[in-house]
Amino acid sequence: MDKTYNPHELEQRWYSRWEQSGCFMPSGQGEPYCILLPPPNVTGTLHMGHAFQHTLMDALIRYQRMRGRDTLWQVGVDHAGIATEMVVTRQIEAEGGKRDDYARADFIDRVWQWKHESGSTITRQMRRLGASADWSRERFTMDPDLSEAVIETFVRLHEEGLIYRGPRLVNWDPVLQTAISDLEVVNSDEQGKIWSIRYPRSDGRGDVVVATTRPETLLGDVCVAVHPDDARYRDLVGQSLELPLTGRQIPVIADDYVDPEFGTGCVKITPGHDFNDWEVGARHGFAPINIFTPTATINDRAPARYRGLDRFEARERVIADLKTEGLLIEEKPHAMVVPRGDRSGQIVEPYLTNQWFVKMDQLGQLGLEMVESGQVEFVPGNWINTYRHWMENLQDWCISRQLWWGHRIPAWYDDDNNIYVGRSEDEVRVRHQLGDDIVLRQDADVLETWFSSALWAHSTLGWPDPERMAAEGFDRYLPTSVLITGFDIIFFWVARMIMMTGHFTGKVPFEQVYITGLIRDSHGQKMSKSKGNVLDPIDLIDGIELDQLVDKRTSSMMQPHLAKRIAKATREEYPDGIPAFGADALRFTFTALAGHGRDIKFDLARCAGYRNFLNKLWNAARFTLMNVGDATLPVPAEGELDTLSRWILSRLDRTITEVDEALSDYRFDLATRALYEFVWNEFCDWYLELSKPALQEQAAARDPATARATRHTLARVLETTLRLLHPFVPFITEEIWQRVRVPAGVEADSISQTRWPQAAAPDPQAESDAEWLKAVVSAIRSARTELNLAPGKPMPLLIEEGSPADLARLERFGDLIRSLARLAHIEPADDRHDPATCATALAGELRMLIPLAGLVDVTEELARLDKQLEREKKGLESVARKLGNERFVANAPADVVEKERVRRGEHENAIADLTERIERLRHVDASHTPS
RNA sequence: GGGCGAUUAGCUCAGUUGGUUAGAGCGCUGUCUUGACAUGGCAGAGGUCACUAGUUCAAAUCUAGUAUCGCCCA
Repeated sequence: MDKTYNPHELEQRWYSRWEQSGCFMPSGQGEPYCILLPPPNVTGTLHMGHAFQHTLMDALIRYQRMRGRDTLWQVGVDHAGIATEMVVTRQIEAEGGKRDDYARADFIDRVWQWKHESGSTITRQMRRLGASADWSRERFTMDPDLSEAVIETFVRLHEEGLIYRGPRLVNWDPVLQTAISDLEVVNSDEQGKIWSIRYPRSDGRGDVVVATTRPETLLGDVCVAVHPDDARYRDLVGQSLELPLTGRQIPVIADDYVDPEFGTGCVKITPGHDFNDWEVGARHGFAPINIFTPTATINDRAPARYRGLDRFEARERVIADLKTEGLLIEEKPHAMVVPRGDRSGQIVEPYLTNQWFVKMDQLGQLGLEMVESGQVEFVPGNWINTYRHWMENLQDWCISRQLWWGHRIPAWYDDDNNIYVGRSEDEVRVRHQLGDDIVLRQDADVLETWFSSALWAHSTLGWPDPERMAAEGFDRYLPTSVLITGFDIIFFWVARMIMMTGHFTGKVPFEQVYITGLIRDSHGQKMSKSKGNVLDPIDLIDGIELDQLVDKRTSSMMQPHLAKRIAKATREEYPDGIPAFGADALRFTFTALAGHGRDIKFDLARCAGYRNFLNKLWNAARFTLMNVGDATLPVPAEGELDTLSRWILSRLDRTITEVDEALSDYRFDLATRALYEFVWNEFCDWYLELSKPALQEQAAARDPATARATRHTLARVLETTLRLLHPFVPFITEEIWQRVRVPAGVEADSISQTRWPQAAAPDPQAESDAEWLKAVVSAIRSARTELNLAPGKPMPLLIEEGSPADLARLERFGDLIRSLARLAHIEPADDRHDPATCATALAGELRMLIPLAGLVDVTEELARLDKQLEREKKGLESVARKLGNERFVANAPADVVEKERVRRGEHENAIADLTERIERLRHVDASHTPS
């Protein structure tokens, strides 16, 4: 083995071997354990959030696979309607073509071509990360069988009256020219303006003033509303106003919606271009007036001088005209919330179109019940509040999109615009007895991507085809075990899956939903291209040069003027680029940071720390392998194990229990921490060091049983630890395991096929011996360094005082103490030793002296002992305070009181020892001080 | 405005049903190249647990309020 751990080379080696061996496929044996991958966008590349969540999923899958569960990790990607069209359109434009050159069918061909050539970037990247998914079952939402599920769902929902088509206000992206869902709208706080406009009364008796942030929409106003209780305007209700610039007369109505405190208490109502106004208009029987074309230019419903103007030009023109007519009263800055499309970044228009909707009352009720009843559980549990709030305020779901790429809506129209819904045109014709003479045209729109993702749980398991369902294990794997995802798609996807799978199968899609935090940069900022703080997980695995990183962060930006600042910040933060940490270190970092309910500030220093940890593991393995040889080691007989081997095995068993408990609560952070501490602080720092004396040639000759037991324990602990670590760091554990499996006597081809370790009962006797030994060694080491005693030079140790138990342990472990504390020999103290030439070390009741060659610096030793004394006094004080409190003694549980009593004894003892020692030194000090 | 969360060492975070002198990693200080590892060893410094009040024999932990920050919804 190399002296240092080199992730790059070894990680390349293992993945394809695993995949080829088929060990990621469900075994079909044991209790099923299934995880659905939230299908990433086919145009996407792996970002930190994916890498994080995939790591958690993979850790769980590998863990459960090793525990004998029948694991299925269902992976795949979704077809991402808008995003994919944008990518392919850009590709066409880069070739000098135009999207308009393409007919629908040809464009879709291009999309498929693109999909086959470059649509699997993210799945390749998932393999780099070590994702142990069953790739043979990978699905794409546009696959024929998944498409069949989509059509079937649409048709059935329509038959049940849960899907309807109708004119409604939707969020319209005038650039992409499609409807988008509420969830795809980002509300951004922006500085805008608000205008006060005078609407004259038709009877010439004054006017009313309305305030608006969108003056151009007055062209579509149908009325002005006031609050029914507003005394100021009581006589105005029912009167008519002259709508400026249009020559139209509009009435004043009364409606509760109006807030009399806001502005003048008069509100213009534009049902065609505002969601709230739509409601008001509907209540009062007004037909909405749509003044925009699909690209948000003014249409023919408006006066001629505005037609054809873009919405922003129209605003300028309207304001100018109002000024001219003396109807503009005021213009002032106004903080407002602007709705923007999350894909295009453009301001979204509430826009009146015919769209398809899914009714949400019945489905929403079902979705709520499935969670309220506990069939689906959120982890952490408080996410149920978010879910509940949304489910109780559901709007009907707009599922149609004015795109080409996606599942085409299975609805046909005849020349009279009668709608026929069915699985195919043929089915429609048969069912409705439509002869060949009747021309049918299919609806041009497609379903939004989330409609197909909502079916992910049951459609990937073969639904609705009974044969496929049997083959895929529908009954076996549904409900799946746990869904791991971010809070941001609870509504987009989680809720919709619960509703759809629940409605069509009567089952929940998953039993638990683990909601992860968000990965932020080391300063707590959200990662985004425009901030230039994005980290690419692949760069953390492979490393990246500074210049390349700067290029990556500043190329193809939406706002190129930020490039300079981003380049500068990047050069400051990563002066040497990013080193290669390897996939394992990245995975370990993610799991170590994965606490509950918290966002994660991703710090490269943590990643480096865990890379170092893996290097430590690597070297512990090197040491072990150097000492255990190539052959299978004989298993020591019962009773042949030395105390320290029993100790490390006991600690190992406790670690197994800790990891099991942590993982059952999804506390990945606690699981990895237990492993980190065990490997570094117990196995490496102590057991390895303690094994060295036993393995020395002379010692081994003298005590071959202990040497044998030690060798076997080294191999056994290392092998078991590798299995415990494997779900988190699959590559390095496989690499090392292949070398240690023979000495450890384990039969399997790959660590991923081994079984998860079972914890045995701990060994308290061995643990207490080892703790004593560690305390003694640490006390001696502290004394030596604090007094600047030559660290390398062997020194004698004198035992001044100790309990019979101490003396017995000294007898048993003397050789080890000598070795670890670098002592020449250990012997009882006697009168020959002048305390002035000794340093003191305390471990429990054991009082030890380290005689020094020359004069000890008495002042320094006094200071050191004083410090210890202070510490002990403080401890005693707090204990005494408690025990002095009658109510504490009376009320606290007996074991707590007893514990305090024991502690009091220990403190008193230490204080007595230290005080005596200090007294003697002071005495010496005085006699040594030249007068 | 409503809801959720956070505030613990210089930084990033643990801290379970209240019960040692509140822990870890990184960073920092000192020291050591000893045959696993300098991506390291050994030793050490560093905290008024945001603030206030309350409950309790006992509060980082429970309750109420305050402050600051973040997210979601309107």
